[in-house]
Amino acid sequence: MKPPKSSKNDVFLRYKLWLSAVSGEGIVGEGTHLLLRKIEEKGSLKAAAEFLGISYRKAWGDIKKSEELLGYDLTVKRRGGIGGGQSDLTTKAKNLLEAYDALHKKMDTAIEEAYAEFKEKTK
Amino acid sequence: MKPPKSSKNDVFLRYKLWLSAVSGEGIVGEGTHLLLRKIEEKGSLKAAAEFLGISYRKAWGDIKKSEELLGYDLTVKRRGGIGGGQSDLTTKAKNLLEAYDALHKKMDTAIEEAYAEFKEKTK
DNA sequence: AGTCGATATGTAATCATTTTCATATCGACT
DNA sequence: AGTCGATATGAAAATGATTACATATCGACT
Repeated sequence: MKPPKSSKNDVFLRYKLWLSAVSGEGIVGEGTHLLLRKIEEKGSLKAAAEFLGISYRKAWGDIKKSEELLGYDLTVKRRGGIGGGQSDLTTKAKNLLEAYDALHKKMDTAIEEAYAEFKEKTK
Repeated sequence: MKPPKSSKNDVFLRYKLWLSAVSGEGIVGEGTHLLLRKIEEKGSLKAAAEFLGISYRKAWGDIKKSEELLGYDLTVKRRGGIGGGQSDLTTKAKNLLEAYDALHKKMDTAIEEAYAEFKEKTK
């Protein structure tokens, strides 16, 4: 195989965390998490999607899928009226985000703790 | 029919762990991990790919990509000869798997610890 | 020297995901 | 009543990932 590209080969650990149904189909992951945070900040799904650089269509579909998976609404949607409409987070969504963040922090700690050991073993 | 202890809306946490280069997407994840384990067991990439239900082409490409990312070989490949050829793990690959497993165990524990709390917060 | 079966690798075809496009609805405000 | 901008949603187009196919190489063993 090719010779190593020196420092380019410095790898690190990454992980993904998401909610999944028994069916195996997961959806509420990092993407949705970010999306929800942006909706919270901007008050609009459209603005959130734009900010994150994904299509409105996908953002909308992701939220819908997540809500179907969870069985409860994540956003309060309003159309028409001032500004054309808006989306806000439900209390449940806020709780979900809070729990998600806490878990992420735990995972980060676990990763950090294991990282040195990992590099030692694989160097 | 049985009383569903878990409704269709009962979700649970899942995670993925992988190695990534600074450049971008990583490759040595669960799939490659399983693939390497199977190569170790079967002594052949072809047999491993078949067992896992993925194409030989993809399996081969995954290993190659991983090796390029890491900068060292994961398998010792031989073609021709008895049986047509074989693939075996390098010592570094074995170390990598061992480290990966250990880390996975840590992550599992972290998840487990956080799960009850998570469900409480999101119920 | 020829067979066999696995590795090696390019390319076309297929399948999955995401974006684009298109069109409808809603409601506060002119 | 008509405008505006965001939500709602289907369908086509584009992108990306994976498989299928095709062909070459290698080397122990007949």
